[in-house]
Amino acid sequence: MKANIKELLYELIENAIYEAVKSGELPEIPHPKIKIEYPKEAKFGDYSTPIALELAKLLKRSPMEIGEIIKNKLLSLNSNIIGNIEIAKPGFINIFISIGYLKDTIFQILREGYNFGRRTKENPMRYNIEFVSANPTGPLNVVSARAAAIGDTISNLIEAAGDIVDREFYVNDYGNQVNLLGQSVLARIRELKGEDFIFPEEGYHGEYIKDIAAWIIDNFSSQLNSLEDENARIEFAAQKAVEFNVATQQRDLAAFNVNFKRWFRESSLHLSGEVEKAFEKLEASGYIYTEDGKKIFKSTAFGDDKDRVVVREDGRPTYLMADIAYHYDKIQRGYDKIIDIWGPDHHGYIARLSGAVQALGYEKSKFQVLIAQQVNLIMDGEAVKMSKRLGKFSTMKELIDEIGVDVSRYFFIMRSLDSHLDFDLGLAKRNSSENPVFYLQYAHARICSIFREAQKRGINTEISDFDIAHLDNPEAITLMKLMSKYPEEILDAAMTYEPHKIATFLMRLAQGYHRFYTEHRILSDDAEKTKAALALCKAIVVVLKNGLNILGVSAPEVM
RNA sequence: GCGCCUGUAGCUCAGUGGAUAGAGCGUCGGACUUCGAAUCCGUGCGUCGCAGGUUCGACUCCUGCCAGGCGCGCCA
Repeated sequence: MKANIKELLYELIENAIYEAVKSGELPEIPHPKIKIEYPKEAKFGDYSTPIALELAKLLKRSPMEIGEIIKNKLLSLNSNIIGNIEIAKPGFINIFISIGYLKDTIFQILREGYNFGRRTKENPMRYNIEFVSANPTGPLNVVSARAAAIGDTISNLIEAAGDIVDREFYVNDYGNQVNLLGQSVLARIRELKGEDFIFPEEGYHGEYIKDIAAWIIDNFSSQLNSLEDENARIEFAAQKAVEFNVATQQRDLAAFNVNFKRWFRESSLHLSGEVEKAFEKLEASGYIYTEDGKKIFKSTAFGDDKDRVVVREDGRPTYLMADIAYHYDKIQRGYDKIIDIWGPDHHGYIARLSGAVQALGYEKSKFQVLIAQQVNLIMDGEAVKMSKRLGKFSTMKELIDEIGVDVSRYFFIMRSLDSHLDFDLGLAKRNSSENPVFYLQYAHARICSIFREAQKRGINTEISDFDIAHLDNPEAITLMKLMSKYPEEILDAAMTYEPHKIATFLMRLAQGYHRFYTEHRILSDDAEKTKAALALCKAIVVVLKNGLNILGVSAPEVM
């Protein structure tokens, strides 16, 4: 496990305060809460702590004075990270990273390559992250695509932070909706065969139902015909349709670079008796009562608006009960953290499920639901209505076919989960500077072309050492400082489940490179200067590629 | 009525309780005989929805309003 700069500084400041206390310059301080932040302006340093401001009140001394004391102790600790320290106006302690440390960072990046920004832990946590989990009643839509991009990227981040993630998809292959699917498909089968048929009132009207019907006719006609009972035929059609849809979903997600470790079937819970077992466990916890023959879970004990029925009067479990059983299954698999990613329409469901998880004895904080807000598709400045009637781009597959995996994933990730994302299809389709994905990829391809050019000229691009003085310019320093922060950004994004932060970071890095490129010639007559510039470029390629990799976006060498 | 999310520049959005609130796009004007111009540089008169409160300090936290989205099933 490697500490990042922020963690190292945290430790240094802690030590400095300790030293000051030891020497009597500061009184005993119980538990100083040290905050380290990134100042907005370069003149305030690379890292800054308001610790002196906060201590001032407590110690009844001037913050400037306290700042000076901490500064002197920090300097006496002789860290190679700190280049300079300034105490500014009210009492901020502003720390400037030394240029020597930045050079070390470049070598660290070149040495670690793919592993730069990644951590390993002796005792990694085991995460289960469930996302997409769309009903197997049709192809995935654009909303699922956002969930897929977000869930996969969060998983990537957590893995980069050194923990273990199982990506999981819950298949609701049980109950009313599936039965309705079976009825719809069966009706279409009869329609295709020219027989009389009644299409179910609430059935699935999409064109894809006809494809499924045709597929069943082509492959399973004799099996279907051998069934006497209408319910058995519906069941058969439903099962085949589910297989068809799940296979389609799996294919579409794989094409989106999202691969689940497990596709968990709801039906398996019912078949194995796990639903009953979970109910018994819940009942044993004392949170179940009976009313009018129904079994009700006392979810209000956990902050829900009302108690929830888990077993109907006729003994059939509700959807919630199965979901509780599913989560009980996950709990028993021993995960340290269980995360569900849902759409905004399910937020009201959190309290009851979280309550059940707690009633089953799982720690509240270990189960977390992330809500990804809705997606509005914008075409020609107008919101595209998404309904079951299938607007032009409503399915995930059409989206990928139309604008590609890279652009789709990036657009879904670049905004925070909380933001109601406007997905501008026109902008996404444009291969121009307006499209932020190309801006990033262009930076990567542009550097790669420099290395191709260097090879052509016979310049050695394997750099064992260089003089950092050649990189002592604002553009290069900005780049080095940014890259040195990359491990912190990854960790921060992983811990807060905020993938958009990486998108923002990469934009800044690409921008930094484009500026550097404009201002400085990389392959010059000066061999030493060339070496230094190439080392910098090589590091940038690594960081860009690592970051894009986390987002699931490709880093093309030519475009 | 209750709950969750949102409200920041013309548009789309960043912004861990800190210093003069930022970026992309759009607009307008510049920069390629030399490593990729899918680039760069310049150009912004913002009541951070409104009103209170908390404190050394609030876009950020609390309360109440206003506006938009979504949800409030023994459906899944």
